[in-house]
Amino acid sequence: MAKEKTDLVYGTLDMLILKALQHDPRHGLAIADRIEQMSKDILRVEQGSLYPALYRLEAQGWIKAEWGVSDNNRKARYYTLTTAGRKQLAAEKEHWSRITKGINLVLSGA
Amino acid sequence: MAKEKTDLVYGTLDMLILKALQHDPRHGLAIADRIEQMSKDILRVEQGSLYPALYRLEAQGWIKAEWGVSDNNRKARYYTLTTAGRKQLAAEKEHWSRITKGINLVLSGA
DNA sequence: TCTGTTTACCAAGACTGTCTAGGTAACGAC
DNA sequence: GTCGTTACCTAGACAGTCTTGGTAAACAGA
Repeated sequence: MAKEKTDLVYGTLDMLILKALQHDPRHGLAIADRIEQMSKDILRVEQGSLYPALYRLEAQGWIKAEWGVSDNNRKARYYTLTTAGRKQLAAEKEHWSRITKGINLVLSGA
Repeated sequence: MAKEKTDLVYGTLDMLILKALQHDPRHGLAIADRIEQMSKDILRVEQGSLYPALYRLEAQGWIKAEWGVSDNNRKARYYTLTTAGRKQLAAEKEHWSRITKGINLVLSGA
């Protein structure tokens, strides 16, 4: 029953994906791995959440996709952060820090 | 267009309500007011989110309800935190701090 | 008294993002 | 040629919030 990893907070996945792409293009599963690894295995990204999110982000113009070949020599779809995506990432980080500040104020309050 | 208050993060409302009831019983709208006030007006709680959440919490046995009269001499339903509710609040705070830690690790990472 | 405003509660339905549970295809090892 | 792994993809269920509508009662002012 021990649950090692935690599922996501609704609404944060887009931001996490954008962040994972900040420096290099990556393909889907590599993005999920990267998020889990960066979070020190606290977060888990399910494929059924990942792919819909990627389409969302692509449709918004925040990332763009290209077919390529993975390290394991498999066909893979590589995603790159666009300029708009960088802007969006900044906005979402801003929003996140604002909200968490609000929540933490409530939680720490008398 | 200036947006003064932020809507909620999905899944945190239950925790915020439990927290707002930590010391005294309150009625619905007073709970919403309390959360907004404690968050220094960063968070906003809509009635359409509030009442479903209250039923949820009551059904779970985390709060219990009683009819009373408000400060403004109006009929109002007062909610009180139960022992199970206190336990739940502690668990949710724990969970929240764990997840935000994970997210912040990702966001602050290289 | 009646009218409008405020307080307080409540409900229906839409919407959105995530999860579960399925699936395909191609590569490499044996 | 079969098996495990990698990688992508989809459909449908589900949950929590939001929008929009409503009722009732108290009070203030004309």
